[in-house]
Amino acid sequence: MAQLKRSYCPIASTLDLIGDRWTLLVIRDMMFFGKQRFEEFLESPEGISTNILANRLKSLEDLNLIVKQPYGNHPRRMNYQLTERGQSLRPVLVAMIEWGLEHIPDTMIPKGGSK
Amino acid sequence: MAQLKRSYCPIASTLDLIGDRWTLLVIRDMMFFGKQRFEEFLESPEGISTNILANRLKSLEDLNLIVKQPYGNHPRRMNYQLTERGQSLRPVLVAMIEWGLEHIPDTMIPKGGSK
DNA sequence: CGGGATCCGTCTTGATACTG
DNA sequence: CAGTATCAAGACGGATCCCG
Repeated sequence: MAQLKRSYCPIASTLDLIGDRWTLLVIRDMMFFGKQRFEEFLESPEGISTNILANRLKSLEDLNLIVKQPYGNHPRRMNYQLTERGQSLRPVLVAMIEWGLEHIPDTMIPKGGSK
Repeated sequence: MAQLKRSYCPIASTLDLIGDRWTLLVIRDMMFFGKQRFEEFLESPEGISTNILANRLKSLEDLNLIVKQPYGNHPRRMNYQLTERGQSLRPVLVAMIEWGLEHIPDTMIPKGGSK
């Protein structure tokens, strides 16, 4: 993720934080599909690779968009959840969903629905 | 630009089209600042380079988000304008503007205002 | 002079294999 | 299960050149 500040423009700055090919997909998985574990993100059809996923989760944590906690008694069982700040990205995602559904053929909301 | 179709997800598909570091900034310049010429895009503070700009303008044209026309009597004087389909991305940009203004310090709408 | 195309070095991204 | 290490491929930046 580019962390440098390119301008005072809210669009450019937002893109610096979350404007890469994978970050918003991870947020999508948490926001609309309730995914919380490393393995669950790997299962998404886009096929993110493990190093990229680890990198993006770390960035999102640094940005206070998600929090990471161990859970259960398993030693390395981790749990990722959106913070309130992360949740606040919902309108951005929703705008993309609406645009995609209207302007890109064959896109659709899966049967599971949007949570 | 990744043009391959990764899934039926409208978010993933939208990101495939416009989810790179520069495309939305070019659209921003057209949508909110009324820029229409190659040289004008180059002047934006983020500093896109000429090869990247040419590449993105071509992609946007292929996607029918912008149209390119000669204008005036100068031989190579080109004019880029958003199509209706391009204009329809406005809610996505607006959502990012609102998020950026609220969650990223020091971001602001320039004095010129948003057109 | 405006609007690119090309080349090249660098930095980032990603696929895969491997580890605690 | 949840990552790290390694290394190849691609995106990017800058300079330069080209063409009408």
